[in-house]
Amino acid sequence: MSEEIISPENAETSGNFIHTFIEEDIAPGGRYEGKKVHTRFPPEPNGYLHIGHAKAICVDFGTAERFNGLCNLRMDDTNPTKEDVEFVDAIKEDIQWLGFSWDDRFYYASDYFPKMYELAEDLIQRGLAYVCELQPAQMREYRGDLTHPAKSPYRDRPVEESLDLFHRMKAGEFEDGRMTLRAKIDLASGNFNMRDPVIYRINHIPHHRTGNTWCIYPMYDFAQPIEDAIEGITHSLCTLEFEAHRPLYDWVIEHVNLPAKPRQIEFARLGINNTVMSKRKLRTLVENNYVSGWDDPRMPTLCGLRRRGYTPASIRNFCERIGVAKVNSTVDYAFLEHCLREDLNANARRAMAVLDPVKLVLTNYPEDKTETFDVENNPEKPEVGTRPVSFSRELWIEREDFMEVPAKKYFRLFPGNEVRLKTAYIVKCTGCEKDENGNVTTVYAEYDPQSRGGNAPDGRKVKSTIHWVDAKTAVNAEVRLYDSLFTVPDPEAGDYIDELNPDSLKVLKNSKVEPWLAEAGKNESFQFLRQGYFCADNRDSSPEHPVFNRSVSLKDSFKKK
RNA sequence: UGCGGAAUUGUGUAAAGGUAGCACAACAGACUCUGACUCUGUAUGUGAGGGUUCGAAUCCUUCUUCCGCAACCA
Repeated sequence: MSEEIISPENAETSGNFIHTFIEEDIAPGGRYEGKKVHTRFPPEPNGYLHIGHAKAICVDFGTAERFNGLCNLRMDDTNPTKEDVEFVDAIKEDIQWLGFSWDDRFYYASDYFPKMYELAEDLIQRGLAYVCELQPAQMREYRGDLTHPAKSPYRDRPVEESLDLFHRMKAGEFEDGRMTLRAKIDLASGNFNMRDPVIYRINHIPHHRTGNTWCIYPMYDFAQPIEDAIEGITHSLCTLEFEAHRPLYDWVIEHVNLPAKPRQIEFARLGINNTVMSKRKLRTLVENNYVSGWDDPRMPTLCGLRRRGYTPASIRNFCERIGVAKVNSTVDYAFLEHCLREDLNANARRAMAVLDPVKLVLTNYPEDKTETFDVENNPEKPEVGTRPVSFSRELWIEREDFMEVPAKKYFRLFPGNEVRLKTAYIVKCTGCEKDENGNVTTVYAEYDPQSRGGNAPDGRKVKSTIHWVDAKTAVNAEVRLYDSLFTVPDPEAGDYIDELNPDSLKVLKNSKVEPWLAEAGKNESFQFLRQGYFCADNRDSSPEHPVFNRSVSLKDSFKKK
């Protein structure tokens, strides 16, 4: 598939408000005049990346790329409760798969723990932070509300006392939750984040990297600006829900002794209809076996989309084209599918595969004869050549390509009608055979030997071309058809579990495919003629019985009529 | 009710006082050895009211609606 990098020159969107801000910042007289733009993508390693993260990745790495700057990858591992190395590796793999590179700029927030501790001490010494002994429930009680300021009884604790307690917190003298370190800011602020926020908490849990070295951990609001400043980040791009945290971000930048002054800019996170994007909800789906795993092809995770047949280029293109703004919005799933179709249509190899097979017998074709046709691999791309496909008296065709009594406007196979077998011959239907239940078991036709290659010498036109697989050489395959996981446009609105689509997966175990498809590479996508795009799935298939996941179906204008 | 954001066709996104454009979706037609693709065309939009201006999506003003925030999560 195409791995072409989408550069600003060939991107459809001209720019966004973030670009405008940055342009101002680096312009003469701007805040970062003459500085290289430096961004970062800071995932918490507590789960798998999904399409929503892909947008953030494209914004972070893409913005840096646009300004010829740099983008760091940083694991924001400040809360050991939920984090694990498993996720670190998966995250790196997914970002690489998308085609972004952080070179040697891979960091862990946990590497800055000593520095952060030092900076916290310094804050205490300058009377800007204090140790608080309010218990969580009390803290809530004392926080005040919309119109009443918070109360904080430990706020005026002497510096030496706070320092001593903070040291003892670090030394492990206190159990979890016993005390916290709080920044002394403004108890009456309308912004709750400024009402003396907790910046360090006690947590006696081994950290996936630092082990038991620490039992106190910095909070996001304290850690993030420090991490950014240490790494020389100029623009800290994050999602809208952190907008109310920006004053605190700036407070830390202002009051902590740091080597740089990054600027936080927020943008809207991605929403897609008929999908849930919350990590917690995705986790529930996995843990309760509603799906086969994080990489279930129905999942919006990057590993799921990959198994589904999504290409990196299609996802990047999607992220590029949905734009970046400050309005919360919900993009149509159809647009994601469109981006995939666009890429696959241009680049995927074509193959003939019969999903729901019925036998077609050419009564006037010699029983022992086999011939070979060279079939184009991609009509949009002649340079990828052709492949040999065998043809003989008995073929598999799609059950839906025959109707004993044709519907109106149906122009495939029915008694008396002619169709073209892709690249091979024009055949005329003569009848069919049915079992006791009335199901068609065999379709009969006569081929026109004069039409070899698919065109009749008399120039007569046939209205339809159907695909086929030689019964002599066909390989049996399993084909999985996926539909939306949810039945409603906005599963986030209700109890999303109640909205699961029971028909989101349909398995066809009897499909017939061209034999070479048995060796298809993992995650390679093909277009099965008139059936849609399919991705070879090696995860649970063998060459004798390959498995294909449908990436996305073709638009079918016949069905609409 | 406090603070902070945001409102452009069904959806997403452009237009830094000067033709409201693009993409997806929808519909109609043409083409076709994939009823796909491609191509052509159609319909639908500046949340509301006032103001400034020759001219307003854009500036001012009042209102309305929506989103986020009161974790020792990020």
